[in-house]
Amino acid sequence: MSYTYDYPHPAVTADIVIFSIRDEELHVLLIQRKLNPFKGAWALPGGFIQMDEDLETGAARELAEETGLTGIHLEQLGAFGRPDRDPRERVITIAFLALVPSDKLVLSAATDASDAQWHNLSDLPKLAFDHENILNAGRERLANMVSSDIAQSARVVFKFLPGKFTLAQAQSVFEIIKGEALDKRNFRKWIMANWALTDLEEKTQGGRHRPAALYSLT
Amino acid sequence: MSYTYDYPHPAVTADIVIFSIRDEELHVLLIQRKLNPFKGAWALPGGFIQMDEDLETGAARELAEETGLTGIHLEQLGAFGRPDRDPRERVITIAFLALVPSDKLVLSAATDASDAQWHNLSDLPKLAFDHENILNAGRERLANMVSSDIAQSARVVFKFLPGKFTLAQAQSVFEIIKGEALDKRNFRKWIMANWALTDLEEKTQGGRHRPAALYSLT
DNA sequence: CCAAAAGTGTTGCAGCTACACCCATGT
DNA sequence: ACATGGGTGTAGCTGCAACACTTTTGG
Repeated sequence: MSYTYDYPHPAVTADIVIFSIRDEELHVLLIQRKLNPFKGAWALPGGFIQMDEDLETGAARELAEETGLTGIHLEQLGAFGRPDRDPRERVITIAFLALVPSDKLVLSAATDASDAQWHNLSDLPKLAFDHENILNAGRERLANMVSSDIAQSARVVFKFLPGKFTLAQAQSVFEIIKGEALDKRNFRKWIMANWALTDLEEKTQGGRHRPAALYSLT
Repeated sequence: MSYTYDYPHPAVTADIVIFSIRDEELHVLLIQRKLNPFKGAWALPGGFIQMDEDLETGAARELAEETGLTGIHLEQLGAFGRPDRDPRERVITIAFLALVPSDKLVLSAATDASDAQWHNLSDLPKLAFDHENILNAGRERLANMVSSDIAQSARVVFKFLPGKFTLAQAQSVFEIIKGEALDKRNFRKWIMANWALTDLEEKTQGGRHRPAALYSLT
């Protein structure tokens, strides 16, 4: 049986970064590959998405097949699709993040071959494909979940502003996104304290009111 | 020319949720579809990923082709792949988020046909495919960027814990993820104040030390 | 009685909120 | 002169960080 299309299609897989804590350390579940490419290397559990299943369903199915773990909450981590990430053909993978409590470690009981093993994050083998990137994305996501500083992610919000902007424009952008009015003085203190703005020593002109100082984000 | 595979492959597209602020309101850039399915309906700009290009590159290319916008920072929003989201064949889309400042609106100048238009988020037409879902994911992401409350995303961290856990176990999980030691009293105050824990009125037993109270996350 | 982990309050400080008036420009 | 938006300080409060000892169990 074969499948033919008018245009080339990539293969699509789901890979799961599944973390647990063992002996007070973060561990990730890896599978030892039985086939080429990367035969013998360790890889994230995962596999091809089937044509009639949702992405998350596919990820859950692969996870169950390869590790015996079921009923695990999966959260999408993102798509990884560098053209050369798989030597066989173009493969785009949708990565998922999952966490399991230490008491759910029925692992080797459920999986027959048991080529699935927990690896300490501080002592990892070389991984197949670009799985190291994916794993790192999972680590970052996990770290961000418990960190409350806004700095990194809010930076893109400044993309709404032109290169040179006034504080009033910046305030307006934040107000629109947050959907609430902000106090002018407090906003100015906040933005000056939390973002590196450079005063361009320039003023707007043309409004029939006092000109405003222009800033740029450093 | 046609392309044949041993297993069925989905098509993969990139769609871009591109926001701007016009007249103090959030707007999103939509394209009016010229072809079936959903001919005439509005849709997010996007199109098929080519086999030799990275996901982000493909998104940027499609955005440029359809709207004339270039040099825009794209951030991955996630993959959307419900099996029935496209009536023609299985299509998985990788969505991207982009923001443009109001002064970059060279839009209609660059694009010939100009079937691209900014739409106010509070007055949207029906969208093609599942683009409404994707758009909403973009809105949420944008809102989260400027919100500093931890509540929603940190909830999954509790998946590291068994259903019944002690406060010491919870603290240990947070310490491992954050990579730093936390003060016991402050942690207890924080967790009680910010998470709905129910005291199970049960104690651990068996340790050669004082038994600990068990809690579960409500 | 000793070891091991559980449990418990207070104080100082930093950062946030609330709040009202004068300033510079164009018409 | 007036209309329009730009620019500025302070006081109270709240939430977070720092910090040490007593309690309960098992061996």
